[in-house]
Amino acid sequence: MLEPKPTIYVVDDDPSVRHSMELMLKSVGFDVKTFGSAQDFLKVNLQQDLGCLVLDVRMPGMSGLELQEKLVSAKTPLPVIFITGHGTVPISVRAMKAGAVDFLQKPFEEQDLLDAINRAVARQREKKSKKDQSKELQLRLTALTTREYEVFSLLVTGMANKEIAFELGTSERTIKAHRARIMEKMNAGSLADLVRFAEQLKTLPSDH
Amino acid sequence: MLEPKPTIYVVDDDPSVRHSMELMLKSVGFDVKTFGSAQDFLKVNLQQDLGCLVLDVRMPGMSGLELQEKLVSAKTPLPVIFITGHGTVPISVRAMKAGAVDFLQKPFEEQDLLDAINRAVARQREKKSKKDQSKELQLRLTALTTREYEVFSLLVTGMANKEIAFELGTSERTIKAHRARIMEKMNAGSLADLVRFAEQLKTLPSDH
DNA sequence: ATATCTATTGTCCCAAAGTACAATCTGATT
DNA sequence: AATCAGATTGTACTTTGGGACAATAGATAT
Repeated sequence: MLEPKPTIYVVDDDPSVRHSMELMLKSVGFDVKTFGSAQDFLKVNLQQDLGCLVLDVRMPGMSGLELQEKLVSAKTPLPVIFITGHGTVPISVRAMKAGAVDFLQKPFEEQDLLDAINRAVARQREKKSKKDQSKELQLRLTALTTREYEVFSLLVTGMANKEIAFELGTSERTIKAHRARIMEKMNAGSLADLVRFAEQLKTLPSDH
Repeated sequence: MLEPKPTIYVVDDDPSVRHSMELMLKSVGFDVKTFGSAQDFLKVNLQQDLGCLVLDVRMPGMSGLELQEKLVSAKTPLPVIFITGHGTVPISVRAMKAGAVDFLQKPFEEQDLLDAINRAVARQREKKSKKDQSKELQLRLTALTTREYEVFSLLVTGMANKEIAFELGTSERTIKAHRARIMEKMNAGSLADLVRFAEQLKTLPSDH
């Protein structure tokens, strides 16, 4: 548990479960927010928070699995841990295939839940840091004009100024001008940096 | 099902299951090899093959889960699909956490198994192609002499010849010589290529 | 309409990279 | 001892990359 205190979102329709879970998790230093239904949780879903979701499988209204699938398709990066009283193999497998960190049956060892939460938070933290990096690069990328982006794309393939100029039907001198601005805007100290940026960005979509 | 016909390894202690599974899978175009025990399978474990492992959970001797964990810790890239008659939630969760592609309970729909196998093979194929690429790069990398590797490492950080020369206590001219040999040996057409190679290799270990 | 942004291009000059031709030195192998 | 690979360095020349200083033209914003 370092700097940013992780927030554990507990979604369970049983008030006594919410209460005991909240006490237990707060006692070990987590921020805890509880919800009585999936719908209630969705109203306040702050997806940028560090933390994870502890989710009851069977609830009136939207089930835990449905909520999970909703989150997955919304690309919400919040890891999910399931808690259930009456789980079945197909349900647990479905949850795990959808990316759940763990699937615990009541009654469970307190420590098992804490372990799962720590795994979830670690996973979350890593994904978040990678995403933040890429976000930062994306920002810089959008600072490029359309033309600069074109030059950027060719540049990182290893083409020389002269070749890029030919490709874009302009002069080498123009490419030099763009190139200088690209290096500045992307905050790159060398072509090597630029190539690395491009590689990192490759995994994500882009516009322009 | 493209060029390389995937091989499905079926491990089950029940001969009739092995037989029917073999017939079924062969009828849809897979190569099938069956084994009566985890130990038998381990004797012939060809980890470079394209395919996957269909594994019974409960077997005399080594259980399916144990075999899976053995394979995981041996970094064998063979995806695993579990089949079981009497599964429990904790067992299925453990299997999925260890990376199983699916966990099916008998009786299952034939199509469910085929779907799982196709997912497994797709996953395997992707991993393999990435690994093969890196392997190829590793090969080229080992063709570099110790000194060349040093220069390579600094080069891809974006350092200029002059800086590298200072860092290694030699002359700029020497770096140029090494650099030329590096580009040739690594089969790189540009510095950008070299940087990309280095990025790809980063994910794997190296020696030198 | 004036100001600003973007794209474009020019010349001059310097720094860096790439190449050709050559040579020296050392450790390891034969 | 002789040979070979690897590391090193030199000179000289060409090609590229980058910076300085400057300017033109179209599009958009105020």
